[in-house]
Amino acid sequence: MADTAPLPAPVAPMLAAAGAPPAGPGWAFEFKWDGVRAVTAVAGDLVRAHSRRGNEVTRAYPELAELAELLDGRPALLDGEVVALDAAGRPDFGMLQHRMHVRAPARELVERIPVSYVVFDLLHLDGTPLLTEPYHRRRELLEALGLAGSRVRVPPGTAGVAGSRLLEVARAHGLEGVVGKRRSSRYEPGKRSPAWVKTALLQTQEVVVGGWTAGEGRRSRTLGALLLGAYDERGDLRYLGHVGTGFTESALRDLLDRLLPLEQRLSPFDEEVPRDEARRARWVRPALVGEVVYRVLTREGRIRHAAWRGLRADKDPGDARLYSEPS
DNA sequence: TTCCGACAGTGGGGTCGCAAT
DNA sequence: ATTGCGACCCCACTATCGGAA
Repeated sequence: MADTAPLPAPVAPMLAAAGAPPAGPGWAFEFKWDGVRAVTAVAGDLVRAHSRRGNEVTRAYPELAELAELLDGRPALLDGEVVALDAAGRPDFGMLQHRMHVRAPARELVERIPVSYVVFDLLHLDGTPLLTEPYHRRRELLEALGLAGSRVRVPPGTAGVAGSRLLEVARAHGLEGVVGKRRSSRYEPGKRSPAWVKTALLQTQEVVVGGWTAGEGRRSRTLGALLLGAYDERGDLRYLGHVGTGFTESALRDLLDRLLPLEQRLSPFDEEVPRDEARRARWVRPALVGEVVYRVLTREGRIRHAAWRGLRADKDPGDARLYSEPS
């Protein structure tokens, strides 16, 4: 009978609000996985996965087929993250990007860049919807399933560990951050709920502004993004990419006023800026120093998920130095 | 009245696929 | 053959508006 059970209908994944890790016994914490979200329905031999926006991604990740065996015919709806693990077992979003956009990957690609499915919630089991069950109950049921395959896993619970402590563990292991979940909370499909709180580890970096691009739409009269750099140990101004968010309206006007007098014809970077980025850029003398926060450096040495924090009038351009190697 | 949550709109790094050049 | 662009993924953030408190 199990193999004729209907697939549970997919639901839109619940989202987390951003914030500091909450404290108190009402909260449980998980690691935050740097990958792509997938809600997966399983029944008998059937496995069907959907992305955050509801696109079907089953064929993109053949690794998910393992769920059918692991569940042994029991119909279920799982929530989790598809990740590509590096040699050290850490999620590497850059690697995953080579898989993300391929609808039906060749075997060669799957072998070269295998993905894993990290399951962290159970939304439906044996025909029973669990959305209204409290988080701790769903978690119990999930752990009792014992899903442990070669490409599927359920990270162990961290009951009793404070969020701030788990965040330090995440930092030590090169993970992205932590997510706190209210133990009594139900699953709220598609909602960015305060019952889930994500805390991402951030780096701060002092930067020199080497150029800017014009804004569009609402920002057509000010600037779109700043082109950033920092000095390496040899004293070369390296290119770190753009930052286009974190500005208030008044900061945008102020920055433009300061940038216009600094304009020059040539790029101030001692490193070639990719052509289509350079094409839209207006260069300035590298005199303005500011601060940004970002998540990680990409393989190209660019800051990913950066946000502007403000000018640092107290600093000289030469103070904006690249870290040798944190992480 | 004030505050908060949801939404729209701006911006980023990246890959892939297709249409225009 | 190359280039440009949008569609997807991930995301940070500001401004705005309507309803809750």
